[in-house]
Amino acid sequence: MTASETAAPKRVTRRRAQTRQRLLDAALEVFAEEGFGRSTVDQVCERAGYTRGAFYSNFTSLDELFLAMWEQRSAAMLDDLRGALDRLGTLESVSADEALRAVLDAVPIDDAWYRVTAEFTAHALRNPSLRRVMASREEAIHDTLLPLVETALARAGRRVTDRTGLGHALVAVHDGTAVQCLLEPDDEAVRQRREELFRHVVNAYSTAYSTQSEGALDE
Amino acid sequence: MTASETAAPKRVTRRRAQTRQRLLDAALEVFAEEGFGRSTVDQVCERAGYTRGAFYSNFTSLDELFLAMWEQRSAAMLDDLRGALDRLGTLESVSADEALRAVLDAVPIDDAWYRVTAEFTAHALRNPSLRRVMASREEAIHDTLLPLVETALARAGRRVTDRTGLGHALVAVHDGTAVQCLLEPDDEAVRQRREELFRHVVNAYSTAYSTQSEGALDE
DNA sequence: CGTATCCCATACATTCGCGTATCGAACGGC
DNA sequence: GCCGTTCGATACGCGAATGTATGGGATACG
Repeated sequence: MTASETAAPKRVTRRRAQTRQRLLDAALEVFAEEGFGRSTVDQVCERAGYTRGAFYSNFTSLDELFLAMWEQRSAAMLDDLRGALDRLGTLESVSADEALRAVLDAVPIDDAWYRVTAEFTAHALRNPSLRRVMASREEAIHDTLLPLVETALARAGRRVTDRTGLGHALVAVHDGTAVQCLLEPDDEAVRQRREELFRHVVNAYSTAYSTQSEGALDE
Repeated sequence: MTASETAAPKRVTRRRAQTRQRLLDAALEVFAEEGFGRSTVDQVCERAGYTRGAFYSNFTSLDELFLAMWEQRSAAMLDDLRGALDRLGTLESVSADEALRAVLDAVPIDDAWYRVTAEFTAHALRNPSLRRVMASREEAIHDTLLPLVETALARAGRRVTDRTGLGHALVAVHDGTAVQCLLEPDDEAVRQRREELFRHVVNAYSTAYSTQSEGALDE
C-alpha cells in the first residue's frame, strides 16, 4: 500500500500519465533549485509547461507530489544499483576492491538529488507517516544490497560477519560522505577518503575466508 | 570575517541584544517545527513575542537570521563538545571505550537541531557563500576534535594513523547514523550499531601502541 | 530628573499564492 | 467519424506574507 495508490484507482489514460510524469520531473528540478519549502505550485507548473489546472487535476497538494516524486526517483536509483550489481554478478571473479568501486560508481553523488533528499528527510522527521516511508526504503535498500554485497564479497574471499550492521553502516557512510563530497566538489581527496572509509567498513564487518592476503581491502 | 559582523558595528544596547537573541531562539523552534522554507517572519516574531517591526529592525531577511542562528548554535554545540572532552582530559587513565562513549554522550542526537541542520545543508548546497560557511565549520570541528581524540586514544594505548581521514570519517559516521537513530527513535539496536560502527572506525584509523590487548576496541 | 536617541509596534499598500468552478478541447471506444 | 468522457486552461475571490513609513514609548546618559 504505497502512497502512489492513495488516489482512486481510476483508469490512467496516456495523456494523464504524461502530464503527471512531466509534473513530477519538473518538481524535482524546482525543488532542487528553490528548496521544497520555497517552491510553489505555479513554479512547478510553469517548469512543466502547464498551468495550475493540470496540477490540481493530478495532485491535491505539493506534499503529495513531493512524496510521489521522491518514491519514484529513489526506486529508480535502487533499480540502477541493482542493475550494476547484477552485471557484476555475471563476471566470474572480481576482487573485493573492484566490486566496491563498481558499487560506488553505480551510486552517483547527485547534487540536486541530495538537496531534495535532505529536505525530504527533514520533512519525514516531522511527519510520522513519512517516517515510515523512509524506514521502509531503508529496508528495501538492505534487501537489495545485502545479498549482492554478500555474494560479491564471498567471491572475493570474504564472509560477512554482521549483515544488518554492515547494511546500516554502508548507508550511513554513504549519506555522511556524500555531503562532504558535495560541499567540496573539486577536492579529489575527499572522494578518496570516502572510498577508503568504505574499505575500512567492509573489512570491519567481514573476515577473510581463505588465508590469501588479497582478501583484505587494505592498500 | 564571519557573517555575524556583516552588519554595521553600531553600539549594541542591552535591549537590542535581548530581542535579537529571543528572535534567534524562536527561529530555531519555528524552523524545526515548520521547516525553514515554510516558516514566515510572522511566525518567528509571534513565537518570540514581538511584531515584525522588531524583526526588520534586527535582520534584513529570514535568510540572514537563519545563517546567524545556525552559526551561533553550531558554535555552542562545539563548545559543549570541547568542554566534555576537556573534562575527560583531566581524568588520569581512561579506556578508549570510555572515551568514545563520553564523546558520543557529549554530542546528543537532537531531533529539532538535526531537522534544521539538514535544511541548512541543503540550503548551503545551493549557495556558494554558505557552502564555505559549512566547510569552515567542518574545519573547526576537526581542529577541536582531532587533538583531543588523539590524546585520548594515546592515553588508551593507540596512535592515530590518519588524522584527517579519521576526522572526516567521524563526522560522516556521526551524520549518517544520526538520521538512522532519529528515524527509529525507539529502536535501541540502531544506537548500538552506531556505537559499534564508531568503534570500528576508530580501530581502523589507529593502531595499538603497546601489545596490550585492551588497546583495541573490539568487544 | 530631563533629554536625546534608539528600538519596536502599528498601519498601509501591494504582491503573491492558493483552491475552486467552469468551459472548451483533446482523447478513447466503437 | 461520432460521442461521451476526461483533462487541463482560464478566471475569480480570498487570505496571507511582505516591506516600509511613521509615531510613541523605553532606554542610556549626564
